[in-house]
Amino acid sequence: MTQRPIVETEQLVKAKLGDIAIRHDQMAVVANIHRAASAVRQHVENSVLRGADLTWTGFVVLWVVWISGETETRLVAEEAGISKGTLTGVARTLESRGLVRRIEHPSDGRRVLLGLTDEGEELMRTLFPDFNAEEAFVAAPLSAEECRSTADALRKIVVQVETHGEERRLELLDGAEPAPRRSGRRAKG
Amino acid sequence: MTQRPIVETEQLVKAKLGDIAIRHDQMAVVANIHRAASAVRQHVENSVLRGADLTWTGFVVLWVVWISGETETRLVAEEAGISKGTLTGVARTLESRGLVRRIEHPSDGRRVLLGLTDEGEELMRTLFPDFNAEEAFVAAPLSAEECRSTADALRKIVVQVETHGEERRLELLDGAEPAPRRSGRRAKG
DNA sequence: CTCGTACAATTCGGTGCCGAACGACAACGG
DNA sequence: CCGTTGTCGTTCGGCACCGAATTGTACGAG
Repeated sequence: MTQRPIVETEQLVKAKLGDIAIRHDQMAVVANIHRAASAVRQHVENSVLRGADLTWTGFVVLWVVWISGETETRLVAEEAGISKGTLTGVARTLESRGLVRRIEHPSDGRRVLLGLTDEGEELMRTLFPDFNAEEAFVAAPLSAEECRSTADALRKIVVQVETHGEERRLELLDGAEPAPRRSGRRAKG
Repeated sequence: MTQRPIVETEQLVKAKLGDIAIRHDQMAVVANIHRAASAVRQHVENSVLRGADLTWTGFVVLWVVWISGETETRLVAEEAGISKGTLTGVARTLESRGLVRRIEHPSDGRRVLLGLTDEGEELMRTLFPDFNAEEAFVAAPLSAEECRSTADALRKIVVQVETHGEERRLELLDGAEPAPRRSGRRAKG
């Protein structure tokens, strides 16, 4: 992923837009969040996860269930940062690999719990240390202190979106229709 | 996305693994990179991009072509941080929306250039300022200085993976077979 | 000119991903 | 009891995503 120098990008944008003010520091941090996320994800998938035939998301779901124990799918999705619709599919994949099992909720027929199988437990016991070693590898250029302050800054962004995002989106629409999504299921017709 | 407190997570991991050393600062920074990336992406898709019927990736590809001008698809993919196979599909989508056009390379029949249509140019001119405003919104809790240092730290991670990732992956395999991917095209049979 | 090698983009299998619609169940009021 | 209202997980349409195989073009060696 060749990175275009920031200054150069800025000049190019200026050429396109004239002197409209651009928030370049903010632009740079957002761009780099995504660059870093995909670089890290790909590195980890191609090192430790490939051998176990897991995707990043599959691993994250296993991780959540491993740490939390048997958990309602709704909560697993939330912790893993994916939609519940996506979780259904990922859980199906993991179930077919024998790593996860579905357990019916003892008192509520709507709910489903997710738990690891013995094989899943065993896999996480051996895989997590390797995973963590790659986390350490990618973060190696940062001091422990830099790790903490970076994690802090990122957390602030997450909190910002979670606490003010909804409100902001409504404000941007300003009474207008919520703009339908082109893809997605249609009403029965 | 409810975030489990770091300390609690750490204790839970300890309960699972005993006293095996865990790099928790590095773990936290990697986890937060992904939380932030998906939070930002979702916020922007659901605010400015939804109305234009664009995905995040679609927008990034438009952005790259907008800034760079007519560009070989190979380079667009690299700049956008996606595989060339993915780019083919995304470009097809954008082409069907009339935002992008394919141009044959003047001297090399293998290469294909991507350029914006007039409609694409016009869209970017109006859309980019809105996009940038949301970047500013999500980064609002950070000072300009924090933005820069965070972007810096993230850039170091990207550089680390790009310069040492390949070597690291080879070292981890240590002569073993490169581990096939389960999904993906099979040899003709 | 004719290979063979190199490199370009596309094709394609399997999965991830979102969010609206949906069906099943729960909870509560009458 | 029986509707109503809300919540749960699943289904599903359309797109994104990777990477190996494939197809098509370029180009140097012989």
